Amino acid sequence: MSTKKRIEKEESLELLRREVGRDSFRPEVSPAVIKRLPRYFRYLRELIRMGKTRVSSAELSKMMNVTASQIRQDLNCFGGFGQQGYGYNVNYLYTKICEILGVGFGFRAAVVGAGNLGSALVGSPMFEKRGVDVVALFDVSPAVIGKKIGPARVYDLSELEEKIKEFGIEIVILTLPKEHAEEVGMRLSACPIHGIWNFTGKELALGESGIVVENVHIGDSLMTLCYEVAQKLTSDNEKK
Amino acid sequence: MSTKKRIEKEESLELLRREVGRDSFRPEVSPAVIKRLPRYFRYLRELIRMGKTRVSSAELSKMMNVTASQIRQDLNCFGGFGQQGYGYNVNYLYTKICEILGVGFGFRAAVVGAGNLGSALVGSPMFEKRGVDVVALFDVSPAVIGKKIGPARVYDLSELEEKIKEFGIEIVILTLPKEHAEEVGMRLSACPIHGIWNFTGKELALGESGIVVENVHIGDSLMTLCYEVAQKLTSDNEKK
DNA sequence: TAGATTGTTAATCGATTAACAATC
DNA sequence: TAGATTGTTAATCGATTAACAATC
Repeated sequence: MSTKKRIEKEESLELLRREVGRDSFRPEVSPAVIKRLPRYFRYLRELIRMGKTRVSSAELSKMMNVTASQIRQDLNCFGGFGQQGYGYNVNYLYTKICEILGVGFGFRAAVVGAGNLGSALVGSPMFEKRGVDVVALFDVSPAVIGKKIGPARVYDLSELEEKIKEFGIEIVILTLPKEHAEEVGMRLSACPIHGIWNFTGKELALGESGIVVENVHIGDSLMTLCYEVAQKLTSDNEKK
Repeated sequence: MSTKKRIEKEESLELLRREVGRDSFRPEVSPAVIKRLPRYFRYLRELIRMGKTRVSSAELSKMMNVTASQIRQDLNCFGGFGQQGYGYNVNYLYTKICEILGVGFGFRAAVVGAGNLGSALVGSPMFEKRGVDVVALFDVSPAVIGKKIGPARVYDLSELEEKIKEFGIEIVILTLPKEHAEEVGMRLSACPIHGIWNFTGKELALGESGIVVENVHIGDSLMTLCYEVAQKLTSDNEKK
């Protein structure tokens, strides 16, 4: 984006800001775009791994199976990251996407429920890749309390509130049985955390806490697969 | 839907079918609708659990936080499941949604990779709820081969092809390390299976096999959470 | 400069919502 | 019958794609 254009844009934003009447106006980014950002993150890492330093929207669109137009449109929600005639600098773009997604914000996280799912998550490189630090797990089973899983120790669930403060935990990952989700949710709503990644399948009532919740329903994905497979089998049959 | 209307609809479909020139014409259901079906499935189970026998689109919309209009629109993609002045019969609607999603199709599934993630999935009630039968796991580690996990036994990965035929396995769930995903994918592309639920994060090249693949990128969900949390923290700061 | 490719606007497409006649 | 609520059409909204001027 040219300097002139950028200034014009900022001026029009300033106008908008006054109209809307609040200080922190930021043109809202559509949910559709936000949901695609993690995909850009993944493909950019792939490009870096491959040693690519430069990529055009056309190339990236081929890799990702989307239109080049969409890529340019998406990225421009956050600013002009590319350069006409050249494309995008992979490292710079990656840095920007990371900034936007809060990678490197250095979030501290804890896992409640040190069963198979909790262990699988903590044992994966997922958190490290995204700059999230898992600093503790919690469980009720004496068999696991005190053990180390991945990079973190398992504490007694009764110490939850205390340890959240002690470690400065910002994000809690719920991988405990559905039956106890509500109770832990209640306790968390009174803690100074900012986000919950909820695998329990139970809707959490967190009142006015302002905690951001991301619910994961992994079974939904299985059902989509079953739907597609059922469709395929049906149409295969009809062809005969 | 009245009988007259239904006949008119079928007649117009017949016309469309001729135009399109293929036998198995079925008005395509939009991806947006399909992605919502599993949610309907979940909420209908919840209603059944609560002992409700009847529900209106207005009630359901309140529960699910969507518009009643959308619910009626969605359900009508598959036929008139409700009744004017009454609403929807919960059990009937549930049965229909299950039919559409292939629940009770009796899919047989196997898990490749009997680690924490594989164990967590097999140990959950997810498959049973959706009428999917996990009949086997596969792994390379002698420490787990021969053991029973959940309802199924762990076999040596070398027996994969053989057991797929023996058990009539239709869906394979990949929870093995990324590094071996490609190799197993290649082997599976030659097997008579219909679907792969892929947790490896590796894009699978299955050629012309016609196997349906559902890729799960659980980390994307974590990033969305981080984005929201980062947004919240930023705007909280600005308020000060 | 000529070629390439972005940023951005306008056009298209699809999905959601509103409204209401049909009908239980 | 009167009231309720669907099924369905039309209106709105948002997201994607196409096109091209700007510019590196």
